[in-house]
Amino acid sequence: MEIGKEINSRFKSPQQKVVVNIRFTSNWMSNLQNGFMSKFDLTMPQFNILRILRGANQAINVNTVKERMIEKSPNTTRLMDKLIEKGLINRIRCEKDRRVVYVEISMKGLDVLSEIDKTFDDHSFFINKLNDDEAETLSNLLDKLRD
Amino acid sequence: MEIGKEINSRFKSPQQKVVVNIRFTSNWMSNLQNGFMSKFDLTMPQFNILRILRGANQAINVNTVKERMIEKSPNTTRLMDKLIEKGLINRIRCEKDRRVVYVEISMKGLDVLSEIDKTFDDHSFFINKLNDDEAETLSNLLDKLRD
DNA sequence: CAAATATAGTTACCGTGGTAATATTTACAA
DNA sequence: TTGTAAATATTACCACGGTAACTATATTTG
Repeated sequence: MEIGKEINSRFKSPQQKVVVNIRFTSNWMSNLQNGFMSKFDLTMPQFNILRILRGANQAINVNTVKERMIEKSPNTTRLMDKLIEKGLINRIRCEKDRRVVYVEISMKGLDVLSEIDKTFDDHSFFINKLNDDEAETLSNLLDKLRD
Repeated sequence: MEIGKEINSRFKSPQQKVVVNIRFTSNWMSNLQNGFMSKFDLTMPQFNILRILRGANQAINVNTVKERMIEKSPNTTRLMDKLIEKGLINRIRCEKDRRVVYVEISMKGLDVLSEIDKTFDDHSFFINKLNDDEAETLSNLLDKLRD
């Protein structure tokens, strides 16, 4: 569907249209993703933290997790609070530097992830409309826009 | 800056990368926009409602405003609450159908908008890195992705 | 007409993101 | 060494988006 029809408005320029379209598309993706994740009692940000921790293959501190996330800052702590409540990750205080807190994914967390893996795939899940070249072009244009 | 460097991770496919990139870019734009708007004690969603009401050229009901927004639903009411507090819009109950509430932009609201107009432009504000063709291509790819 | 249904708008609840302020702890430098 | 600055994580506060419940009113229908 074309963006101009979905939100009832006209655009003065391709640049203006693309700004709205990016926001609209981002929103559209989030809705799809969250809808999928809700089946596992997770949200996308929570899922992303789990994936980061699995990818780390070891306990890493909160700052490192932050750096690997799209959205930074205090939310990391709060998201991890939720994951701890669900028993999907563990917090470990560092003894050497008592400011530092390490986090690791738990067995239960790994189980949940592997369950999700069976049906979830970032690109095949809902992005099957673009081929490799188109996806590359899109990414490059986004990079250029932010340059 | 290339997306892969900003968030420390690798991507399995162009499709996976583009999903993250869209979200990242959308976020990046929101930050810029909100930073700009804060000078006028407004947020982007509030600004959008003001623009919709100015564009309408008359009092319109809440539902119509909703339809013209990117994000739908109850937030419209809450956003309008804030705008009313600031005296930028007026609420008017419909006498014929007492369920309906009309909203219009106030003089003060128009003043604020015209003040913003002096320096704000959706595309020239921060989107000056893409030419018309590139912006069109980007929009078309986003449309195709959501198809 | 009366009851059921639909519509417009609002409110509640939850989860999120962002800035700034706050310990707490460590590192550094006069 | 001791006072100041920096780093780490957390918390508080505010604004947003989404689903669902709710209120009030209007419409439909039996």
